[in-house]
Formats: sequence, C-alpha cells, structure tokens
Amino acid sequence: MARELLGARLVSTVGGVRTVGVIVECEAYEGLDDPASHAATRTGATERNRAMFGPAGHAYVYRIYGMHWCVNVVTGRRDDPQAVLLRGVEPLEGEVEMSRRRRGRKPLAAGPGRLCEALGVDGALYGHDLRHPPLVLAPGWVVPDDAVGVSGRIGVRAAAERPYRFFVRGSAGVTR
DNA sequence: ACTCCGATTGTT
DNA sequence: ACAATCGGAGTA
Repeated sequence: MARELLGARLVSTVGGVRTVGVIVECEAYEGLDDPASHAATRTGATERNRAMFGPAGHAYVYRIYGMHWCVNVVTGRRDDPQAVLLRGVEPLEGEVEMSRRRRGRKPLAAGPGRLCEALGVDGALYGHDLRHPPLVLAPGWVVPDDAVGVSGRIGVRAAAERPYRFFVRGSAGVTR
C-alpha cells in the first residue's frame, strides 16, 4: 500500500491557499502486528489512534516530540488499523507559500514534520476524509520500480529492520 | 500522581 | 552531539 502512494499528489487548500506536493517518501505501519505502530495490540484503540481504526482514506494526524505534526493515510479497513506515514513530498504548486510557512528554512518538505508544516497540516485535520478539501489525496504519476528505493524505517526502535520505507531515488524530497 | 520517552527538527 | 517541548502510555 505504501509503495502505491509514491507519485500521488497531496493537494492542500488549508487557509484558502493552494499548495501541492508529490509524495516521494513514505513508511508503512502494520497496525496490530507491528510493535512500532501507535495501534499495536498492547494498546488497542485509544483517543489518539482511533482514526486508524476507522475507514481507509482518512488522515491520522499526531503530534510528536511535543512540537511537530505528522500525517498518515489510513489504509486498512475499519478495525484494521494500518496506516502509511507521509515522510516527504516535492513541491508542485505554491512553493512560495510553503516556504513562508517554513519561515524560509530548508529543506522545504523532506521529513514528516517539515511536510506538515509546508502544507499547513495540523491537528485540525485529525480523521479528515482525504477525498475532500482542504486536504486531498489525488492521483499523480506511476513511479517505475527501478526508481523506487526500499529500506528500514527511520526513527523507530521496535521492528526498525522491516523494509517498510519506500522512496523515489534521488528526489530532493527524501530525507537523509 | 508520576515517570519516561518518542514515527523530529534545528542548532552547536 | 544535543536541546526543544509535552502529552500519551505505562506503572503505582
């Protein structure tokens, strides 16, 4: 599922301003059987992770380190809490606005926290249906297999070795 | 009630 | 290499 999100467009009209990016890096979180997931079996459904237990195509947004936002696309069916963390996009439209939101810092949208800041994503979009504005997951381009890299997940302790991170080789929107 | 620490980022 | 910054989750 995560692999297929590469090349998709993320269209934000938060604040009435249009900013668009192509997804070039993401990570899969397998829910119940995945110790790194916020929806691992031990915890079950909680106030924070309940969006992941809902239908696919909605946003699971959470705060990390008390200061950054991260956004996931829920990919499992109801009660199957799978999700894909969006880790990086390449700007397509509204690069000036993205830079303004980022207060001139670079990189612009490489990294989950930076991506959210650049596109104006925050807790107000918790559980949001990504078929509708102000945040839409739209078709983009098919990324050929030879352009896709795979690796372990970044920043996690548990099950970090699982090959669940997918990225577009050589893209400026990919971290590290 | 209290402690630990994180799916990160920016600066030293 | 390390600080910033705070709420979720586990323990008591």
